[in-house]
Amino acid sequence: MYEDLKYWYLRDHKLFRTLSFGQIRQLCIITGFKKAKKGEIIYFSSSDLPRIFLLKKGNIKIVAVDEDGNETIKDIIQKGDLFGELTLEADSQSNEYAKVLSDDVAICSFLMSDFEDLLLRNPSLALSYTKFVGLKMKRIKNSYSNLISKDAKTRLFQFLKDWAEKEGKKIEDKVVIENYLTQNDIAQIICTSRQTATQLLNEMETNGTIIYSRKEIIITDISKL
Amino acid sequence: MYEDLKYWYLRDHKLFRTLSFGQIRQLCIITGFKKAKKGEIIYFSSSDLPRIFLLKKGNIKIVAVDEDGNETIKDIIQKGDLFGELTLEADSQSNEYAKVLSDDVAICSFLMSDFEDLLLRNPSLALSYTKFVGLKMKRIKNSYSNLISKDAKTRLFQFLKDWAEKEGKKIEDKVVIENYLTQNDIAQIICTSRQTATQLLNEMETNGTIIYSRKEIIITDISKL
DNA sequence: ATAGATTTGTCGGCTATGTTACAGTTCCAC
DNA sequence: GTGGAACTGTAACATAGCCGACAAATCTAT
Repeated sequence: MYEDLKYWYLRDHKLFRTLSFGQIRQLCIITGFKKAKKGEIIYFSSSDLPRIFLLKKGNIKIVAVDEDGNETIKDIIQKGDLFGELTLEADSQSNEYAKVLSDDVAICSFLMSDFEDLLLRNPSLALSYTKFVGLKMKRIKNSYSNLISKDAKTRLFQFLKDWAEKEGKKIEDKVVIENYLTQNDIAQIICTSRQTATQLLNEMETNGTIIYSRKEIIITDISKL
Repeated sequence: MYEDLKYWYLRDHKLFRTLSFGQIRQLCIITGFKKAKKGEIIYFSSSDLPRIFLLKKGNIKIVAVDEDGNETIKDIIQKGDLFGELTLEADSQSNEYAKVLSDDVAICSFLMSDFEDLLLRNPSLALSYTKFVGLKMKRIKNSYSNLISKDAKTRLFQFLKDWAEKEGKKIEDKVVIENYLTQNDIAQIICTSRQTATQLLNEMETNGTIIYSRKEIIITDISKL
């Protein structure tokens, strides 16, 4: 099913660009493919064999639940991102799942073990992959140290700036972001309470720095953030 | 110089255990070797060619300085740990240095580019290394989410527990840790102010959970942490 | 032994942010 | 279109932990 499609999906990712047709086929053979709609929950750790996923379309959030049942947003995954057992070590105890944010998503996946085989046969891919994981690590470090050392307002600013950079569409000197997050989501991402987030967003709106709605966020002057 | 010694140093690390004599020699040829005393500062990013370091003896802390001149402790490196450009991407803008904590340290290092070559020739090493970096990432994630969601007291407890696990010596039912950190260091690691750390430590001492001195920390009952 | 530097102890005021609580809005399904 | 669910707005109150300030203890070098 979709054999060609999957091929191109993987081919599309910068990590796999250097691979030959045959090599990608190796992954494709066992590749899973899945579509899902807004609000759906996709479990990936625990369940069956450990996999690596590639989000082809839409947005999802990775949510972790701790012992007390508190939910934390671990990551927002966008079109083109890899997620899952990126460390190549299945860890069963982490209690994470993915929730679909956009209207619908398309995900393809392959088995971690197959990927390992591929890496063993392609040292240069292994190297790129290591760098890829390293980059991810660096990003995480960065965002965490932001969370720790800055106050909620700065964190929100930084978050909006990053978001705008990744997904915003520049229209004249404004930046328009499609807003698929609730204020609660935003609050969780910047690690603050929903109320504080609401307050800060409203403050920014009265200041004229942003125009907020459930559909989109318009940043009137990105340089002011 | 020390050719044999360096060989064994590298050989000793679990990552390199599977390598042949020749392969390690490849790294050794350009390996640097260095000793330093307490308080010394070792710059590693910026400076010359990007390197990966292996701490053979002692303890160091990795300190980052941000734009405003604030120091944050990024990591505590112990005997046997690798540090430096582990992501295989030299990044010049990060302003980090290492400071020697224990009385003296021994460090050996090799060039990132040589290591890359080695990885390219050893797919299985590449794979282990990828997993190694992945593990590091997981640890970082973990400790950061601790920092964010728990209060200072819990963080201190967790820190002591981890420290005891890594380096503590069990004597009867007590755990003794050699204390090479100042209270200020501890405060920075658990991301709180020096005063709060002091207060919490004293509180624990009056509670009888620990016995604190500049030389060592004794945890009277590890199970209570 | 002495002086200076570093580390530790303690206090009170201050502020950002979490919490609780409730009301108003928007969205969606039937 | 209507009812219920999910989301957003606002306020009062509590508090953890930061900050400044200073004193006491301990280490280090000469």
